[in-house]
Amino acid sequence: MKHQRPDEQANDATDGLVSGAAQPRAGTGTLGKAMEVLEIIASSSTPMRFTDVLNNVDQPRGTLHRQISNLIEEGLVVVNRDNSYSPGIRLLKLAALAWSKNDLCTIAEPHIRQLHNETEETVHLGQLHGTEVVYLDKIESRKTVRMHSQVGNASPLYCTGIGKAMLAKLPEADARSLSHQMKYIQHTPSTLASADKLLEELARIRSSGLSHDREEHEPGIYCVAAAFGGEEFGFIGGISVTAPAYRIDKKKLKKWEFEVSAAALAIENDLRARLGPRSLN
Amino acid sequence: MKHQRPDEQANDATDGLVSGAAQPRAGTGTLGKAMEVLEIIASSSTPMRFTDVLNNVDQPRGTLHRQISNLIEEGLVVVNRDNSYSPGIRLLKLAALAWSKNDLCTIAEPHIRQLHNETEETVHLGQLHGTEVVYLDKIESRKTVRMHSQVGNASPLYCTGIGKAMLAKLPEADARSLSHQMKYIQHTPSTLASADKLLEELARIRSSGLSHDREEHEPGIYCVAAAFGGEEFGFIGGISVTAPAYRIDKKKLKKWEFEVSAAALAIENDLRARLGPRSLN
DNA sequence: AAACAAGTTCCATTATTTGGAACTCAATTT
DNA sequence: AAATTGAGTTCCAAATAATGGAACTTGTTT
Repeated sequence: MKHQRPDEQANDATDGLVSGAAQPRAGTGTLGKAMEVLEIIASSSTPMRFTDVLNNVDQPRGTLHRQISNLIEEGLVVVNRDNSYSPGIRLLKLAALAWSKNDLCTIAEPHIRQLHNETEETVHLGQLHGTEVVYLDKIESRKTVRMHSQVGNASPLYCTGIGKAMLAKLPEADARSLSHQMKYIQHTPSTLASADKLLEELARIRSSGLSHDREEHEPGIYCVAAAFGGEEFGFIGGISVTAPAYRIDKKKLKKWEFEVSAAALAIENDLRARLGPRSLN
Repeated sequence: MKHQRPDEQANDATDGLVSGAAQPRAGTGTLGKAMEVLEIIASSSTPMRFTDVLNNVDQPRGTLHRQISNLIEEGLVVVNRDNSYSPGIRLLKLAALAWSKNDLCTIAEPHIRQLHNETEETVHLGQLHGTEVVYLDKIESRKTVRMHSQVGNASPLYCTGIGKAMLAKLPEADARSLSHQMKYIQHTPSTLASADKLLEELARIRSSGLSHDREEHEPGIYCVAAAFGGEEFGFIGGISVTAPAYRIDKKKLKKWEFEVSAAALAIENDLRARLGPRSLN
């Protein structure tokens, strides 16, 4: 099976593994345009009204109006009372189905649970999607916090443990290509906020197989991560243990590094076993 | 603002409140057709391959193939190694954004939390979507069960407490219309598995303002629910307290009925206050 | 009441989707 | 080993849906 992209033209390296798109781009036909509008509405930090959307998309008024009408009719967008738009409920339903059918979630579940038991800290499961990590699962440390928190949330690759680990697992050309597509923000003093710094770090991660978020995204938050998957599997995922920096000492860190590595390996083995050997084209 | 549906023609009663569509229907232009295919892929209980999808949709092979290719390129569908399709990660990301922006979730949160504290049982928040309830939030009783479980899940209206409560809050013509669109399944001996039985029940619910699921969906599971919202708000939602039947006695039931009613009322008041008075067209 | 802004509709032009048939590739069967 | 089937993929003229500019309606401000 090929399912070649319509516009694929002796293209760049960034392909098979680097699925989907997270950044704004030229859309695919009518569907792509609709999704572009939906993404704008969904990701704006403040509720957008018609004109706000219009200013963020390169489309004539009439066209945009019809596109939004279609999104509304499909339940993908709802109109609020002040005429602003929000993403619709139907997305929740679709996502719940997507989650329940996701092999990675099912297969990784026992392993992240065990990792959580071993470390007693918050454990994440994520997957590479465009230039972001999308979190697929999370087990909170202790206290029952807001559930479902985080699942589906997307974060940048360059400042998260899982993100860097996954990048390092990618063929170098792909990693380089992605590094240059990102918009870097210096979240904390230690954020690696440039493609060059990031690529250096990736080299280190490649040799150790482990990635660390040393308060690079949020001050005071430290995390150890490892990735799995790759060409053989058609996707890349990662897991991490996260904790407040003050709670960690050298010894604990070593222990976590070992446990995270082991869990990532175990997941990869399970994937291979459960998904069957690659039917490589 | 009107955002009239393209095909709207001196139409039926089922409109403003009964948003979106849950059942298969004729789609809206290109987007609608794409969503129809996505919905088929997402809701099938077993992984579908190309031909399986083809058999479930009224489209020629070539057309379907391109539609799926587009869905794949947009990250809404992924191809598994055995050439079957699954809904894609991007849906999770969109849903997480939708959830975080949903006013009802934010506003109802403290109330369902309080209801949970009062009853110490599982509490749900749902919203009417087509002929289904979509659950927006849930607070589990006691034990930390699988998180995010349920959020986004959809259930039928006729056999759930929230579903029936919401139907009863709808103008009678709409409720009647919806009742006839459903596919009834006798889940348990007490399921109201026909439009007639359901409509009778709705009359009872209207007079009391409270709805009960008397083991109508799952044997042994009882639930008390109430709805809020309506024409004034542009949507209908509901909350419920659920528990194993054996854990409930007359006295406890009365208490819950009171607390659920009170919470629903409180949410409705908050909605009115926070969303501002209706800018009624 | 006039001016302005925001949202909505219209329709000839243009671009995309459609759908049937032909093609490729792999897995069976003869 | 050749032939047959089934699944997936590609192609292109015809049909259909999307486009985009301008006009219109509605609601808000001066």
